[in-house]
Amino acid sequence: MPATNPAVRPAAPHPEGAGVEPPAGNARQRLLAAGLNLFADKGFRATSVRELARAAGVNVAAISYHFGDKAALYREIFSASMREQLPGSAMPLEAIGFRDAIGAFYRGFLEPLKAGPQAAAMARLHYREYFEPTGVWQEVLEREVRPQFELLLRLLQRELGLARPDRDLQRLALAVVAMAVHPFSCRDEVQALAPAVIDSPRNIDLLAQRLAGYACAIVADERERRGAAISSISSTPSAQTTPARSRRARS
Amino acid sequence: MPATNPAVRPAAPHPEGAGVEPPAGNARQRLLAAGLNLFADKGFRATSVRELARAAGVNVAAISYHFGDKAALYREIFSASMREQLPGSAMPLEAIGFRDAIGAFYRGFLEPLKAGPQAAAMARLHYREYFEPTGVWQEVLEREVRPQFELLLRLLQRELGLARPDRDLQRLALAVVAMAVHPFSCRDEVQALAPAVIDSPRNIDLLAQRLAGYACAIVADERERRGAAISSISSTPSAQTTPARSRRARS
DNA sequence: CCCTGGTCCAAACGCTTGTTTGAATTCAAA
DNA sequence: TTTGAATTCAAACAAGCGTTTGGACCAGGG
Repeated sequence: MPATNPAVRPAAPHPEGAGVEPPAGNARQRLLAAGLNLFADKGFRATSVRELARAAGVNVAAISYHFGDKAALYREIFSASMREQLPGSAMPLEAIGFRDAIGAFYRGFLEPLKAGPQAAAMARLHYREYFEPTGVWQEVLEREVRPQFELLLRLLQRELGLARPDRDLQRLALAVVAMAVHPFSCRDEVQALAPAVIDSPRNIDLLAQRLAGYACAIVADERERRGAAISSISSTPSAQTTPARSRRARS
Repeated sequence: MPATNPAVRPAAPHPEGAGVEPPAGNARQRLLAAGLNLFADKGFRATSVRELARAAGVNVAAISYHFGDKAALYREIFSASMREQLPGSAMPLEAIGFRDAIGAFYRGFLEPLKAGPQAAAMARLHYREYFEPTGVWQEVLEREVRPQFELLLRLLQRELGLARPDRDLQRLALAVVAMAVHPFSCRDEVQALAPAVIDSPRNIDLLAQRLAGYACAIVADERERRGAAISSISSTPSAQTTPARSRRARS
C-alpha cells in the first residue's frame, strides 16, 4: 500500500453545528454513524466499502479521502465507541462492600445491553472483537480487559482474605466474568432460548442483580471450600492450586 | 449456481489403508483435514479456497470436484465434527444425583478443550458458529443447543422442586451454561489472563470440578432465595419473576 | 490397441474487493 | 469575478475471490 492520501486529514473538524442524525451532517460523520451499525452487525471483513458508502449516502472515495482506508475508519469508530463506553463499567473497589461492588460490576457491565440502538451497536462492535480479532484486540485486552480483571482479582482476593492470588482465585474470577460476558457473546442464543431474560431494561437490571447474587454464593462456597481444605487435608483433591511460585507475568 | 459437478461423490471411499496424517491420503481427506484447521482458526469467510488447497497440497479445483463448492466442504467438516463431538456431552439426567449430573455436564462440555489439536480444532469450529453464523447456526441451535438447554432446565427444575419453569430458572440455567461456554468463546482471553486454568487436561478437569461446585452453590443460593421469598414478602425486590406467581418451592 | 471413467492440474472465467484517479462541483476569500 | 482549496463523483484500477474449463494423466476392461 502506498502512502496515504496527501489530504487524508482535512483541517475542517466540523464547521457546521452538530448533526446527530445518522443520515445527516458531514460526510465524515455520516460514515462514522453508518460504519458503527454495519461493523457491529456484520463485522469488519463482511462489511464492504460500497455498502458502507451506500448506507452513509456518500461516495466510496469518501472513505479513503476522510480516513485513509477502511481499516482506519474502523479504528476510529472502535476507539470512539470504547471511549464512550468505558466510564460505564468502572468498578468502585475500595469504597463499598463486596456485595455492592460486585453488584455495580454486573450492572455496569450489562448496561450497554439495554441501551438504545446506538449504544447497543457500540457494545456489539466492542465484544465482537473478542471473537474475530482485527488487530485491535491485543490493545483492547491490555488496556481495558486486563485492568478490570486484575481489579476483580484483587476484590475477590480481599473478600476471601488471601495473602496471594492463586489458580483457584483465577477460576473464581473467570466464572464471575463468564456470567457477565455470556449475554453479549451468546446474545442470539439467549434471545432464542430465553428471550425474556434480556428483553427489557428492567429485566436486564434484574439479571444483574441475580448474577451478583450468584457471584456472592460462589465466593461464599469458595471460602467454605478453602476452610474445609484446611481442616481436612484432602477432602477434595485440590493439590494443583499453585506451585511454589506462580509466574504471573506483569504486562 | 448450476447443478453440482456430476462426479461430486466419487465411489472410492478410501482405497488405501488409513492416513490419519494431515498432509496424506486421499485428496478429499486432505481437504477435510486442512479445512478443519483453517476454518477453525480463521472462520469460513476468511479462509480462501486457494489457502485451503495449498494447505492440503491439492489443486483448487479439487474443492469443486470433490465437494461441489467451498460451502459444501465446510458443511461436511462441520457436521463431521458435530457427529464426533456430540456423544461426549450427553448428560445423564435421571440416573444420578444433581451434583454428579452437573459435574458430568461440565466435564463433558469442557472435554474438547483438552483433547489433541484435531479435537480442539473441532471444538473451535463448533463454537465459532455462535459468533459468525454461516447458516448452519439455526440448525445447530435447534438440534443441539436447545435440547441440552431444556435438559438442563428440567434438571434444575427438579432440583429446586419447582412445578413450573420460570424466568429465574432460566437465569439460573444461563448462568450455569455461561461458565461452561466461556472458556470456548473467550479462549484467547483466558489464555492471556489466566493461562494456567486451561493449560493441561488435569487443570481442565479441575476447572470442571470447580465449576460444578459453583453451580451447586448457585442452585443452593437460589433455593434459599426462593425460600426467603416465601417467609418475608419482599426481602429483595424480586417481584418480576413471572407473570403467574412463582410456585412455592418445597426446599 | 483403443476406450472409458476417475482424478488432477494450469489457466482462465466472471465477479467483488479496497483503493485511486482526474475531472466536476462547491464555496468562501481575494 | 476570479482564484484556489476543499469536497464529491463516476469511472477505472489491481488484486483477490469462488468457480469452471479443457485437457493431461493413469488406471483397467473391451
